[in-house]
Amino acid sequence: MGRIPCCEKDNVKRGQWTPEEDNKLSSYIAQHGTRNWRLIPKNAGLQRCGKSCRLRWTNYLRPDFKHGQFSDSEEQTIVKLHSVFGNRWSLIAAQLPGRTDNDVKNHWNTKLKKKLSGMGIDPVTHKPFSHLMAEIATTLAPPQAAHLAEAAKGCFKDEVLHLLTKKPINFQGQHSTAALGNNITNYINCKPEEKDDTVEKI
DNA sequence: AAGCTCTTCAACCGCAATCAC
DNA sequence: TGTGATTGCGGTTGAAGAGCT
Repeated sequence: MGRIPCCEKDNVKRGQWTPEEDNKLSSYIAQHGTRNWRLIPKNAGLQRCGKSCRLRWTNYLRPDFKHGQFSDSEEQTIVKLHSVFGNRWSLIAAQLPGRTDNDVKNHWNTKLKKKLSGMGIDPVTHKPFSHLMAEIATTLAPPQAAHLAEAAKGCFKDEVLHLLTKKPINFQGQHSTAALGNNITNYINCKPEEKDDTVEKI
Protein backbone atom coordinates (compact mmCIF):
# COMPACT_ATOMS: atom_id res chain seq x y z
CA MET A 1 0.00 0.00 0.00
CA GLY A 2 1.93 3.01 1.24
CA ARG A 3 1.55 6.65 0.56
CA ILE A 4 -0.44 7.92 -2.41
CA PRO A 5 1.93 9.78 -4.77
CA CYS A 6 1.13 13.43 -5.42
CA CYS A 7 1.20 12.72 -9.16
CA GLU A 8 2.04 10.00 -11.67
CA LYS A 9 5.84 9.96 -11.61
CA ASP A 10 6.14 8.25 -14.99
CA ASN A 11 4.98 11.01 -17.31
CA VAL A 12 6.12 13.90 -15.18
CA LYS A 13 9.11 16.04 -16.07
CA ARG A 14 11.66 16.91 -13.41
CA GLY A 15 14.62 19.22 -13.03
CA GLN A 16 15.18 22.76 -14.26
CA TRP A 17 12.27 24.71 -15.67
CA THR A 18 12.52 26.05 -19.21
CA PRO A 19 11.41 29.61 -20.14
CA GLU A 20 8.61 28.03 -22.17
CA GLU A 21 7.31 26.16 -19.12
CA ASP A 22 7.58 29.32 -17.04
CA ASN A 23 5.50 31.18 -19.61
CA LYS A 24 2.84 28.50 -19.70
CA LEU A 25 2.56 28.44 -15.93
CA SER A 26 2.59 32.22 -15.52
CA SER A 27 -0.02 32.87 -18.16
CA TYR A 28 -2.28 30.10 -16.84
CA ILE A 29 -2.10 31.46 -13.30
CA ALA A 30 -2.63 35.03 -14.53
CA GLN A 31 -5.88 33.86 -16.11
CA HIS A 32 -7.15 31.31 -13.62
CA GLY A 33 -5.39 31.92 -10.34
CA THR A 34 -3.73 29.34 -8.12
CA ARG A 35 -6.66 27.21 -7.06
CA ASN A 36 -6.07 23.46 -7.07
CA TRP A 37 -2.41 22.90 -7.86
CA ARG A 38 -3.12 19.32 -8.83
CA LEU A 39 -5.11 20.44 -11.85
CA ILE A 40 -2.91 23.38 -12.87
CA PRO A 41 -0.18 21.45 -14.73
CA LYS A 42 -2.79 19.40 -16.58
CA ASN A 43 -4.81 22.45 -17.61
CA ALA A 44 -1.75 24.55 -18.40
CA GLY A 45 -0.33 21.84 -20.65
CA LEU A 46 2.66 21.12 -18.46
CA GLN A 47 4.19 17.73 -17.79
CA ARG A 48 4.95 18.66 -14.20
CA CYS A 49 3.48 17.65 -10.89
CA GLY A 50 1.32 20.18 -9.06
CA LYS A 51 3.75 20.39 -6.23
CA SER A 52 6.55 21.32 -8.60
CA CYS A 53 4.37 24.02 -10.19
CA ARG A 54 3.47 25.51 -6.82
CA LEU A 55 7.12 25.64 -5.83
CA ARG A 56 8.17 27.21 -9.11
CA TRP A 57 5.45 29.84 -8.78
CA THR A 58 6.05 30.75 -5.15
CA ASN A 59 9.85 30.59 -5.33
CA TYR A 60 10.41 32.29 -8.64
CA LEU A 61 7.55 33.33 -10.88
CA ARG A 62 5.12 35.25 -8.69
CA PRO A 63 5.08 38.97 -9.53
CA ASP A 64 6.22 40.24 -6.13
CA PHE A 65 9.22 37.93 -6.03
CA LYS A 66 12.35 39.92 -5.24
CA HIS A 67 15.34 38.82 -7.32
CA GLY A 68 18.88 39.69 -6.28
CA GLN A 69 21.10 40.00 -3.25
CA PHE A 70 19.87 40.33 0.31
CA SER A 71 20.44 43.79 1.72
CA ASP A 72 22.18 44.42 5.04
CA SER A 73 18.91 45.24 6.73
CA GLU A 74 17.33 42.05 5.39
CA GLU A 75 20.25 40.06 6.78
CA GLN A 76 19.87 41.77 10.13
CA THR A 77 16.19 40.94 10.17
CA ILE A 78 16.89 37.29 9.39
CA VAL A 79 19.43 37.03 12.19
CA LYS A 80 17.09 38.70 14.67
CA LEU A 81 14.15 36.53 13.74
CA HIS A 82 16.22 33.35 13.62
CA SER A 83 17.40 34.00 17.15
CA VAL A 84 13.77 33.97 18.24
CA PHE A 85 12.05 31.52 15.90
CA GLY A 86 14.88 29.18 14.93
CA ASN A 87 14.46 27.40 11.59
CA ARG A 88 10.87 28.61 11.06
CA TRP A 89 11.73 29.84 7.58
CA SER A 90 8.22 30.64 6.44
CA LEU A 91 7.69 32.77 9.52
CA ILE A 92 10.93 34.64 8.90
CA ALA A 93 10.22 35.04 5.18
CA ALA A 94 6.81 36.52 5.99
CA GLN A 95 8.62 39.52 7.50
CA LEU A 96 10.67 40.07 4.33
CA PRO A 97 8.49 41.25 1.43
CA GLY A 98 9.30 39.48 -1.81
CA ARG A 99 11.44 36.79 -0.19
CA THR A 100 10.48 33.14 0.12
CA ASP A 101 11.17 30.59 2.81
CA ASN A 102 13.44 28.75 0.39
CA ASP A 103 15.35 31.95 -0.30
CA VAL A 104 15.83 32.74 3.36
CA LYS A 105 16.79 29.17 4.18
CA ASN A 106 19.38 29.07 1.37
CA HIS A 107 20.81 32.43 2.34
CA TRP A 108 21.06 31.39 5.97
CA ASN A 109 22.72 28.07 5.18
CA THR A 110 25.20 29.40 2.65
CA LYS A 111 26.06 32.86 3.95
CA LEU A 112 24.77 33.91 7.35
CA LYS A 113 25.65 30.71 9.20
CA LYS A 114 29.27 31.01 8.06
CA LYS A 115 29.31 34.72 8.76
CA LEU A 116 28.21 34.17 12.37
CA SER A 117 30.59 31.26 12.89
CA GLY A 118 33.43 33.33 11.50
CA MET A 119 32.64 35.99 14.07
CA GLY A 120 32.77 33.41 16.84
CA ILE A 121 29.00 33.25 17.30
CA ASP A 122 27.16 29.96 17.43
CA PRO A 123 24.48 30.13 14.70
CA VAL A 124 22.20 27.78 16.61
CA THR A 125 22.11 29.47 20.01
CA HIS A 126 23.27 32.93 18.83
CA LYS A 127 25.66 32.99 21.79
CA PRO A 128 29.36 33.71 21.34
CA PHE A 129 31.39 30.50 21.18
CA SER A 130 33.44 31.93 24.02
CA HIS A 131 30.39 31.80 26.30
CA LEU A 132 29.57 28.26 25.27
CA MET A 133 33.13 27.06 25.69
CA ALA A 134 33.42 28.75 29.06
CA GLU A 135 30.19 27.08 30.15
CA ILE A 136 31.57 23.71 29.11
CA ALA A 137 34.88 24.44 30.82
CA THR A 138 33.10 24.96 34.15
CA THR A 139 32.06 21.31 34.09
CA LEU A 140 35.53 19.98 33.31
CA ALA A 141 38.56 19.30 35.45
CA PRO A 142 41.50 21.65 34.64
CA PRO A 143 43.45 19.02 32.58
CA GLN A 144 40.37 18.32 30.47
CA ALA A 145 39.69 22.02 30.02
CA ALA A 146 43.28 22.50 28.90
CA HIS A 147 42.88 19.65 26.43
CA LEU A 148 39.68 21.22 25.11
CA ALA A 149 41.45 24.54 24.74
CA GLU A 150 44.14 22.81 22.73
CA ALA A 151 41.55 21.21 20.49
CA ALA A 152 39.90 24.56 19.98
CA LYS A 153 43.05 26.10 18.57
CA GLY A 154 42.56 27.07 14.97
CA CYS A 155 38.81 27.12 15.43
CA PHE A 156 38.28 30.08 17.71
CA LYS A 157 39.96 33.30 18.57
CA ASP A 158 42.61 33.80 21.25
CA GLU A 159 39.92 35.27 23.41
CA VAL A 160 38.26 31.87 23.73
CA LEU A 161 41.46 30.09 24.57
CA HIS A 162 42.17 32.69 27.20
CA LEU A 163 38.77 32.16 28.75
CA LEU A 164 39.19 28.40 28.81
CA THR A 165 42.41 28.55 30.74
CA LYS A 166 41.08 31.03 33.26
CA LYS A 167 38.72 30.56 36.19
CA PRO A 168 35.21 29.45 35.31
CA ILE A 169 32.92 32.36 34.54
CA ASN A 170 29.31 32.60 35.61
CA PHE A 171 27.15 33.64 32.65
CA GLN A 172 23.87 32.97 34.40
CA GLY A 173 23.16 36.64 34.71
CA GLN A 174 23.30 37.06 30.95
CA HIS A 175 20.68 36.11 28.45
CA SER A 176 20.70 35.00 24.85
CA THR A 177 18.43 36.39 22.20
CA ALA A 178 16.65 33.06 22.16
CA ALA A 179 15.66 33.63 25.78
CA LEU A 180 13.99 36.91 25.07
CA GLY A 181 10.61 35.33 24.68
CA ASN A 182 8.38 34.39 21.81
CA ASN A 183 7.20 37.83 20.87
CA ILE A 184 9.41 39.25 18.14
CA THR A 185 7.84 42.64 18.51
CA ASN A 186 8.97 42.78 22.11
CA TYR A 187 12.46 41.83 21.03
CA ILE A 188 12.71 44.32 18.20
CA ASN A 189 11.28 47.11 20.34
CA CYS A 190 13.20 46.39 23.51
CA LYS A 191 15.92 48.76 24.72
CA PRO A 192 19.18 48.50 22.78
CA GLU A 193 21.12 47.52 25.89
CA GLU A 194 18.74 44.59 26.39
CA LYS A 195 19.64 43.05 23.07
CA ASP A 196 22.85 41.20 22.56
CA ASP A 197 25.25 42.61 20.04
CA THR A 198 24.99 39.78 17.51
CA VAL A 199 23.18 41.80 14.89
CA GLU A 200 25.31 44.90 15.33
CA LYS A 201 28.48 42.83 14.88
CA ILE A 202 27.36 41.80 11.41
C1' DA B 1 44.16 23.70 -20.42
C1' DA B 2 42.35 20.13 -17.62
C1' DG B 3 40.77 18.22 -13.62
C1' DC B 4 39.33 18.67 -9.04
C1' DT B 5 36.95 20.91 -5.12
C1' DC B 6 33.89 24.20 -3.25
C1' DT B 7 29.82 27.13 -3.29
C1' DT B 8 25.36 28.39 -4.53
C1' DC B 9 20.61 27.84 -5.17
C1' DA B 10 16.68 25.66 -7.62
C1' DA B 11 14.16 21.76 -7.07
C1' DC B 12 12.72 17.51 -4.83
C1' DC B 13 11.06 14.60 -0.95
C1' DG B 14 8.43 13.20 2.86
C1' DC B 15 5.86 14.51 6.73
C1' DA B 16 2.45 17.42 9.08
C1' DA B 17 -1.31 20.48 9.00
C1' DT B 18 -5.43 21.89 7.03
C1' DC B 19 -9.44 21.48 4.18
C1' DA B 20 -13.59 19.46 2.12
C1' DC B 21 -16.92 16.25 2.13
C1' DT C 1 -16.44 12.94 13.48
C1' DG C 2 -13.66 10.35 10.28
C1' DT C 3 -11.25 10.01 6.09
C1' DG C 4 -9.06 11.12 1.90
C1' DA C 5 -7.21 15.02 -0.74
C1' DT C 6 -4.59 19.06 -0.91
C1' DT C 7 -1.35 22.42 0.63
C1' DG C 8 2.59 24.08 3.32
C1' DC C 9 6.90 23.44 5.46
C1' DG C 10 11.68 22.23 6.49
C1' DG C 11 15.48 19.21 5.34
C1' DT C 12 18.16 17.50 1.69
C1' DT C 13 20.01 16.79 -2.91
C1' DG C 14 22.30 17.64 -7.14
C1' DA C 15 23.46 20.46 -11.28
C1' DA C 16 26.01 24.33 -12.68
C1' DG C 17 29.35 27.67 -12.23
C1' DA C 18 33.47 29.64 -9.88
C1' DG C 19 37.84 29.14 -8.02
C1' DC C 20 41.99 26.68 -7.25
C1' DT C 21 45.91 23.56 -8.27
